[in-house]
Amino acid sequence: MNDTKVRILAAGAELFRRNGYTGTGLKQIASTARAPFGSIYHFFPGGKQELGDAVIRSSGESYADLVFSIVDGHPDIIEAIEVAFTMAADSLVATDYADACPIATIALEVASTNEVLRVATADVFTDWIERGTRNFQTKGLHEAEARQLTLTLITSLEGAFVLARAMRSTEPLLAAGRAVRTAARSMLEW
Amino acid sequence: MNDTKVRILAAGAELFRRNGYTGTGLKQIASTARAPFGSIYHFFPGGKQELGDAVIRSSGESYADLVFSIVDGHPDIIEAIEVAFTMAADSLVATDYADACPIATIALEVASTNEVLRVATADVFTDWIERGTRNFQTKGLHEAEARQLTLTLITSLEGAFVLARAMRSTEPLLAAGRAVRTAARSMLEW
DNA sequence: GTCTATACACGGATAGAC
DNA sequence: GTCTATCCGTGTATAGAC
Repeated sequence: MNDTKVRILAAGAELFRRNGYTGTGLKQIASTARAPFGSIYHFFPGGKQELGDAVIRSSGESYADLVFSIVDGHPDIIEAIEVAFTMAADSLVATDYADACPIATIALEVASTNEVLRVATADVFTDWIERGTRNFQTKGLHEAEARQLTLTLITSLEGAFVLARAMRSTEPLLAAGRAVRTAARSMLEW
Repeated sequence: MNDTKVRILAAGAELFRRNGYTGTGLKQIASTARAPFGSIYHFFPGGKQELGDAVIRSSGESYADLVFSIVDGHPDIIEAIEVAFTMAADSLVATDYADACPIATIALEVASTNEVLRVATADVFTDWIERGTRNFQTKGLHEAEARQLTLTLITSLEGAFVLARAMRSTEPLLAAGRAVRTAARSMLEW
């Protein structure tokens, strides 16, 4: 893929994640990407919405790859969950509570205002749920349990990110991690 | 309190919740509140930020009152949790997936960009956690457990709202409700 | 205290030179 | 395909009439 296009996507991802979709201007993205303003419309003729759609889908996939590489590295489910939440907490602290979920802020902003982008966020979440379900199935859970645990994991992580960023504290993440492990244990006991 | 001020606060709460803080204009708020534009600056001399602060704190308190009135109406913890998540799901469907947490969207938007508003959202979450902890203590849990369960409840609800609004589905809320009940049961068994 | 008009910056988008 | 200049709407904020 073209180099400038990659920089524009990266800048958009970073700025949307931190400042939100409506809170980020295209001029700001061009400047951050060290790209001329017109290049945005060259690579994304649909303007801000098309760029937003591309950012949501690409960063959503990257984030899933990252999380699943962690989970796959730990065959034990309980340990994998613990590591995932701990790493999320570390990463938040390391970025001064800026980098949490790459699409959550956008998802809430556009849910009731921009159908195209809402569908993009929904597609990402749907993909995460399906990947997680398959993953937990390979670790021995039945499909219904695997899906329930995946939803628990994702919703807990997302909610913990909201509180953690607002309060500048890792406590919500650690508490959520404990709860998800409890939920997982209750499935594994049978 | 002055009538126009109340309408401005109500309009701000509704619009911020649905369209976000940066996505809502003061002119739009004045128009929705059927108030002259100048009145906003009359009642909130600090402009948009002062209005945002007031909206966060007042709607945060109202929402807590609502949720706790439900929880208090059900002495059994498990039942209270189930009712809370079911009612959240019903309310979401009734408003076409618009009205979830009144401050979550703002919280994510401002966490890294506006320290005054970030502190306002943090104060609201801190208050919720303290109220929830006291509430579960009166129902027989020790403080540490009560706080852990409260954090689990709030983070699960917040995260489920993100997915539910994006996917236009109540499944994440129902799954999160089940997980929180499991977490609660594991505390009550001892 | 209510309301209108306006200032000024920035938003997204486009045209067109190179 | 790169880059600049510009259009027009909307954003927040303010001044001041009533």
